[in-house]
Amino acid sequence: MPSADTMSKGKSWAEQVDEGDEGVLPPNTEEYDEKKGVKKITEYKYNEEGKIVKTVKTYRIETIKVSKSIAQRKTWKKFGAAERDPPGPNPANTILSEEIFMQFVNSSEQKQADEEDDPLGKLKNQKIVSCRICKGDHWTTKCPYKDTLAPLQEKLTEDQRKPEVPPPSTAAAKSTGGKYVPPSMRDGAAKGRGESMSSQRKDEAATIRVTNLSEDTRESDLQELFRPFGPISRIYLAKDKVTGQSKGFAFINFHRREDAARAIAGVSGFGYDHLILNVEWAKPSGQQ
DNA sequence: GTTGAGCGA
Repeated sequence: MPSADTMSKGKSWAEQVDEGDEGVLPPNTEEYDEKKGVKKITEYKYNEEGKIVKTVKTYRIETIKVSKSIAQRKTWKKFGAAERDPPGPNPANTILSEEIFMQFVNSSEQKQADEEDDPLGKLKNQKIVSCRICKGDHWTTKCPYKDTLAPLQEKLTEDQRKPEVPPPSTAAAKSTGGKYVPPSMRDGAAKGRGESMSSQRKDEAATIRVTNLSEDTRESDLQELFRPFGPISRIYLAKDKVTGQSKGFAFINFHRREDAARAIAGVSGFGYDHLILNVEWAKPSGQQ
């Protein structure tokens, strides 16, 4: 924070210059207050009009703990335009700005301290994800009620937005607002269905994982292989996104868990192509 | 041995 002022003792520097003192520049001084960690540099020079200007610059010398490898950089040789500069920062092109506080996300020490100081903050951190549908502790897209509750909520807000709409004449449209609504969620049918479900979606309980597939197995092959055990709702064959190359495993969703169980018993150890298939229950992906 | 892909708040 350099500041310039003129000498206040007696006559001003300008006056002294006028009186013919030109050429006598007081020596520059540099003092360091170790207690305050402040370095003060006083400089005298002529400005464009040939007048002497006193400049006082104060620097706060900060002691910052840095790792050895970073401290090492201080010993690097200066180069380019600064090649001949003396060691340390050059006040002509280096300033100290205001303090900047950094938060190190990966510091385990810091994290621990935070959690100890502020158990509330810890809780807050964990509750970053809140479902927009049921306020649960998961992403909205993972909500077990997203197929039942969400359409109902949509319908509600829609009704609020345009309450002036005259009621449609047909009986079917009367209760649904003109949109198709599956029977399972018409007028109170939603009750008693959502409650019995745990946090998992129904079909996810019937997912099996098939591994040790030969890389030329296709989804249709899996379809044929598992269809005898019962209706399949979804098949996913893991492939490389770029090359399309099969990764050698797949997920099969059955409608019924018991079908999936029979599929495991029936296909596990089954020789398919030149390999022996391995079939197990699939663990849910992600952090559900 | 090998557990998906995507979207955020």
